[in-house]
Amino acid sequence: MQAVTDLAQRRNEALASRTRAAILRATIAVIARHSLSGTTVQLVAEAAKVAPGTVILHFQKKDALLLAALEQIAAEFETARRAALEAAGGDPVKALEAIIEVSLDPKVSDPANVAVWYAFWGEAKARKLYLERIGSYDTVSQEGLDRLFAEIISKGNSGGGYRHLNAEALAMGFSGLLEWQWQEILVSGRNYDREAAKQTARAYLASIFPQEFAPH
Amino acid sequence: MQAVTDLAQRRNEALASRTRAAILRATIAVIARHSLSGTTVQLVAEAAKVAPGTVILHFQKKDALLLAALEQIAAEFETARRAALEAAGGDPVKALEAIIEVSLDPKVSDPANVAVWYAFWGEAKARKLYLERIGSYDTVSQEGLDRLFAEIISKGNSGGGYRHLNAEALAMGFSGLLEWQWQEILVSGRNYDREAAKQTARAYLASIFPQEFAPH
DNA sequence: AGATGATAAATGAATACTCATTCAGTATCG
DNA sequence: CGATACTGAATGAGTATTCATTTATCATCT
Repeated sequence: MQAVTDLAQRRNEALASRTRAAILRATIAVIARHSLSGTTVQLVAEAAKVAPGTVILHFQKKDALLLAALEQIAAEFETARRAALEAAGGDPVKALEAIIEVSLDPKVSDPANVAVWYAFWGEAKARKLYLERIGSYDTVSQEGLDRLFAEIISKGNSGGGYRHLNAEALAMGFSGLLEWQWQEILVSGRNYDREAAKQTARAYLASIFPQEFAPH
Repeated sequence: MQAVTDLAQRRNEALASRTRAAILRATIAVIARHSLSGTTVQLVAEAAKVAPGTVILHFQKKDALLLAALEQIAAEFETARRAALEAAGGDPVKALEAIIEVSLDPKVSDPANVAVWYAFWGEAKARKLYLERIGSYDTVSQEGLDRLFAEIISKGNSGGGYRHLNAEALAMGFSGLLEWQWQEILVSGRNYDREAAKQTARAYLASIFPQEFAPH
């Protein structure tokens, strides 16, 4: 009797989680197109090809659904970023190059993802939970950048020529530049020239650290 | 008869425009606290101490009200920025210093203003009108910055030592840095240390143009 | 194999809100 | 007074959530 119940549950979990994932994907797509305030359970259900009741069945409250969507996107960003940093293997120069690649990777910086990210920023002031989730991502990634810049400044192969550089300020400028490009993705959508953007980001680094980021 | 009507209208316009201004101020305050989706005509009316009907009487549609609020804020930003640039009198070094001051002026970067600005960014993808208004502000100010950086690079007093610098990338880093600080205002609110932020922005410029922005 | 029954998943019409907008009436002002 | 500004209860459109019912799935039994 116990065995029967267990097996039945295992099957259901698989089906349920497939549906759950479909709803989450649909939610992100709907937020991207209609913004947070324009996102209705009805629209999400249609996009996921389920009934409205199913959406609530899986997430209890619309609010929880939106939070789950935010969590999903933030986790994707974090995973991609961490993978890139690990691939750089502790070399700060490679790490910065990898961050540029990740940040402008078509999958990571898909216009839908970017739109959703800014949609949550827009509501962040009013909804503490959004702010916490978004803020923690930004804080962590910013601290990582600070360290990379500081490392290049102190151990760079320019014979101490970088001593007058301020790591914190330049790292902030770098994240700001990447964010700025994200805003441009939001504005121009699909036809945004990611290669040009990467060139600009590299030009930023080459301007500051000419030894390490020579213009090929 | 005509004169009477004219006089009556003149008085009414004064009263009406006072009410209108109060509603706009209230709208900005409500958006800042409740975000766009949480902003209701009811809340705005309460904050402005008028009846809900009065809000609609003046702006016809809630949508028009929100757009008017955006327009108001964008215009404030533009005015402040233009005044700062004029005060710099064509000197790009002074101009950049002035932009830092303006951008972190407690009145311009009041947490409410910042929150409203990001609230509209969050809806921008879904509402073309918001995107146009916000985007045009950002584009114009960005182009101005590009020119300032290019000027310092070409005419700077470092004897050509700036030739390898990329104006566009560094200008984008600079606006990005200022935007990043705005996001931090959004997160930390009233107790944000504006002086420290200004120091960081100046440190950015001093890192790039040590001759022009020596650490006092 | 095919049928059966037990369980979970999904449905979607009905419910119970919230909120923008209307408008008949009131207050205010010169 | 005459004209405009303002009021706020009533309207109705839209939407999250509920829940009684239906559908799907699979272990078990003929």
